[in-house]
Amino acid sequence: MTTVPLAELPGRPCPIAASLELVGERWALLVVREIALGSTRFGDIVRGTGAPRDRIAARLKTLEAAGVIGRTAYQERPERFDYHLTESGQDLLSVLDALLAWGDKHVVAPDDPRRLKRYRRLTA
Amino acid sequence: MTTVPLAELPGRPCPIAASLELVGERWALLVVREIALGSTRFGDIVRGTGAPRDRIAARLKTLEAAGVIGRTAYQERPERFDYHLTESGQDLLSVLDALLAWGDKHVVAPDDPRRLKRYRRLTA
DNA sequence: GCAGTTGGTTTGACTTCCAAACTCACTAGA
DNA sequence: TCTAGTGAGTTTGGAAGTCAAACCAACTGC
Repeated sequence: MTTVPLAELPGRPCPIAASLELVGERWALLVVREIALGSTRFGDIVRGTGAPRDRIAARLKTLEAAGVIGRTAYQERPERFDYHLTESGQDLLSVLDALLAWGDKHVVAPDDPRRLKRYRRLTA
Repeated sequence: MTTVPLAELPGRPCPIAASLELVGERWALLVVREIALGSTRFGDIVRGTGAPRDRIAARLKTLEAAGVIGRTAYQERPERFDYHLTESGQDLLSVLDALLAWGDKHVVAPDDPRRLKRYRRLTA
């Protein structure tokens, strides 16, 4: 739901910079990955990302404000939420897939023991 | 040149997290964009990104250590460098293109006055 | 000489990030 | 009923990162 006015960016008025304004903070893209992989609750997202709890709480708020994720209560008293990707969040998976391909090619060592369990593209 | 051992990541041993370990810091991807757009020198990169000078100095170092960019001296006394993308850096442009497409669709307002000057994909 | 340019580094204030502890509302077991 | 445990955050205090602005060093042009 948030839009970023190109004129307010430092440097070039470029959509890439605008995107990073919304999802460039630490852990933001991993939260999206985690939800895409099926973690819908706070604790699952914390475990899946390995991030500090307060950071996940903060990111869930900014990502919701940005319209990338949404939440729906799954119980009252105390109120608790399931998090899910919006259409905007789904479209972000193309960015994650590009990072996945790049990481596999250039960042992860070819002989990394954990590499055999390959991750698959997140998009359908 | 840097590889990231999946076992040392918090959370899932995922190449996406490994990638973000190298290029997830603030300004890193915009430095890559800027070099891709033809800025090869320190001052040009500072202007193009709009980032603080000390941040650009720091990113150029980490990106070089990560093997994403390289530099070649274009003069001695004082020693000065041109920065360029390595093969790894070139491959990162697919990530930037995905961010560009996402930003254009979901982040930049359709009626943003600066939007008419469309950016093109960075990959060939 | 002296101003201007380039490519940084340094400074000090501010913001973000972190791990760990804490809170709150509930649930399960003894 | 007392105690232990769980889930979802919030709080805390210190470390790390970020920022704008000033500074510096080595040139270049006048």
